[in-house]
Amino acid sequence: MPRTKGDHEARRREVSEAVWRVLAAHGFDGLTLRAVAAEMGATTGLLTHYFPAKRDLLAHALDLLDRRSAARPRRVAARGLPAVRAALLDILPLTPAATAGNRVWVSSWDTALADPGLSAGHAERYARGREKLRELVAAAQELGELPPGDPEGIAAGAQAFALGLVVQALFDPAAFPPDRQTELLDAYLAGLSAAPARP
Amino acid sequence: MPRTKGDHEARRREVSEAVWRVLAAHGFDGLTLRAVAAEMGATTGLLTHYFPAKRDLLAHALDLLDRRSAARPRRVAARGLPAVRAALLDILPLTPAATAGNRVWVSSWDTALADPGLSAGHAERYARGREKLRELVAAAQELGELPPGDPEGIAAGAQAFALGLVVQALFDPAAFPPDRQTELLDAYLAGLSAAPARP
DNA sequence: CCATTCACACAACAAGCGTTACGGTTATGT
DNA sequence: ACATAACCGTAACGCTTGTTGTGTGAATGG
Repeated sequence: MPRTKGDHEARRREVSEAVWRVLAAHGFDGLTLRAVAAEMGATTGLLTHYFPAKRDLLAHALDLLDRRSAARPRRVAARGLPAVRAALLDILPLTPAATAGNRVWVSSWDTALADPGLSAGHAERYARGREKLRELVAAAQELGELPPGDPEGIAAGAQAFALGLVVQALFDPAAFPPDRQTELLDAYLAGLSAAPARP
Repeated sequence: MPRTKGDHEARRREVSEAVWRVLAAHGFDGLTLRAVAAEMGATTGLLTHYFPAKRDLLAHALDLLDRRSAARPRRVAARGLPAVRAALLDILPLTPAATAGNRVWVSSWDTALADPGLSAGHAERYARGREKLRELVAAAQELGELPPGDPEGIAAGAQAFALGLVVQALFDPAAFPPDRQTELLDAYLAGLSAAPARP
């Protein structure tokens, strides 16, 4: 049953949608050409038409994952320390949906580490995240809610903390329920607030 | 050329050695029966004799990874906060060897997340790590080098911080050279020392 | 209105995977 | 010394994977 209309862009979005569903259902390692094709009721021939090689589809999936994560609804919070807190809370797997997203994200690390190109993409994404955090941290410092001193380092530290907490929570959800995660994050932020500036 | 001696234990160690080399060379996803067999100059028939299914070999590999990590030489440090710092430094990818180990470790998360049994194993390992950290933290509290308050939470937070820093450093080694990692860790510890106890 | 190009199904391919069955050799127990 | 079991190489099986080539109907442009 051939298609009557060949809108290229719309078709690409359909593929993205299928990739997204496969990712959510079978994780990153279950992302095969046939799985995606089946998900959208097509064949592998369609996919190779849009993505010359598997690698390209993988890169697209990572990019998609990044944009969907960025586009999801965010917590609103007052400028300053609450904004930093909100941004970090947005990272943590506090809801089933966030857990699923983080699971896919973590499962992508394996594939990404094995490929220098994909690895560089990840590095850039995390760098962007740090940059965003840095701005929020700097704002909090201006308000006097955080002690002065290297905002870049504080952002990097905070991101590391959140990332590590994600991993812990994914492997041991029973030991890290949502309120525990929040508690640990608040303790960390308390430490940040109290830390003296280093020379 | 058939073997003349069938020492079971020694042979198992040979397999472990081969698994280790394959892991270091091709990562966790490159751990195939044929690769391990080739590494020790044998065939897949040998492996299925010691490990009925791939799953068992995977579990063995994770256990091996854990024990090798635990058995590596550790930093010595004075009891108290320096011991906590040393334990966390031991986790970070500060040397090429540690980087390789952490890379394998992170690449195992994908496989582990997909299998509930393996996932439980990881959870238990991290719980053990937290317990070890908790003792060190409690000792530092007794010495007055850390403020009193939930040592379990402090240990969990510190482990999360280290874990996240590992991930960051693996993806962006240029942005996280060894001295930067150390610097970030020290800033984190400074925050811990200064944080007031929460009710 | 015809020629060309695009979009895609269909089918086959080779490679790699885990698993299994089968034999022959070596150790073990009686 | 002989039966039995353990050990492990050999080879094949079935399955899944990414990739490739061919064919066909729809869109397009001159």
